Amino acid sequence: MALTRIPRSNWIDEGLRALAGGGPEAVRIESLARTLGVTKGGFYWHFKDRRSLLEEMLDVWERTGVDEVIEAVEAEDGDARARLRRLFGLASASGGELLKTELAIRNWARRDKGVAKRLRRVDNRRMDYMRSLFEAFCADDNDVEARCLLAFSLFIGAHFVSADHGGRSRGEALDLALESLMR
Amino acid sequence: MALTRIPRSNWIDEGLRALAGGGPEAVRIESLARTLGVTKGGFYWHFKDRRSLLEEMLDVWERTGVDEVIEAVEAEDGDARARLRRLFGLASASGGELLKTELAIRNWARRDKGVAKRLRRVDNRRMDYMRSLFEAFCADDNDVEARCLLAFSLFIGAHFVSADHGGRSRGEALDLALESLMR
DNA sequence: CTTCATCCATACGGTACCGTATGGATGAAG
DNA sequence: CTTCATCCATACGGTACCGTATGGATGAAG
Repeated sequence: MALTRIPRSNWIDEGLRALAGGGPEAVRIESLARTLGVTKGGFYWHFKDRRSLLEEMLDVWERTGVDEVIEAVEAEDGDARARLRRLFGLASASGGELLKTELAIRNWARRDKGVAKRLRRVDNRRMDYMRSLFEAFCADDNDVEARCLLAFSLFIGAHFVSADHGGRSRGEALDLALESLMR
Repeated sequence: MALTRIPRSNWIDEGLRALAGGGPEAVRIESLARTLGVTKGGFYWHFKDRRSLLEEMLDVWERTGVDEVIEAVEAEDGDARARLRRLFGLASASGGELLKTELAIRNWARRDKGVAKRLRRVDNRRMDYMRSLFEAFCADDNDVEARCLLAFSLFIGAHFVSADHGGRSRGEALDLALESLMR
């Protein structure tokens, strides 16, 4: 078997990088080819068309981008509150490429039903996990749900909100918010 | 003075509609022209280029999309909690074109410094207003800041989160979350 | 050394744009 | 009725793409 000079995974990774940087419209085949140092001839050998690349990018994201965080949180010891802090720390590791990808996908989902469907699967799994954590120190069912939605919205929404916090840094404000959810 | 067949404002409104639907990349001059029933000849008489249309669209949004909500909330009577509920109701009137526009701009701001600067101005004004409401029934300064960030993130983030809520509707979950912030 | 599946380069036709140049069309003002 | 600023249609050149067709280049397998 001959060597795969630019394997499928390479196109997908580069596609996800482009998606993170400029949304799905920025995933251009000839642009990716230039970045990878080949021409699009290679692309159309691996993939049927642009659409199928986008689908496979989402497949990869759905597999890698979701379980890994939960696994990392569960790997260490600690009670529910400690786990929530760790979850929060990992999810809002702000510089991360994975976060940018996710934000791009969330925006994409607003106008693409297929993407929206994937996102719903992903978010439901995360919410389920968060519920299990909040239930450890919250008796009331409605209270758990409220805190879950607040925490999740805080994870995501804070990256779309651009305000100062009266002398505090964004990180400090986030900590205050999270701690108030665990009271 | 001859009649303005398609005035500037018409291009800007249609541009904002396109932005709301598909992000800044969807604001295409020839596409807008088709929608307006003219050719781009008209566009380039009114505007220097595509960039200046985008700038003016943001100008209009910054003026109309910010103050109106606060004014509508202040128009009626009620204590701080009632105002927060009204603010929340107006801001998350989900079908609204204005909301879609805002979400598109928030995403746009992630990769455009100029847009980010505008958004910071807007968000700071909203946060200032929200602080004044929370301060009415919250003594602690840190507590106010935490609740403000949580409420704002909930306003915005909920539209980017796609999860079910254990039998409850999204609206019910949002109410639970908001009420828990006003306790 | 040959064979053959694998992978890529090149050339092509097509679409959808941006921005410019230029020649009208329109209608209020005189 | 003429004038003239206002607004638009048309034609053009240019760019950046998508997807296809075709001819190699490459290297493991025999």
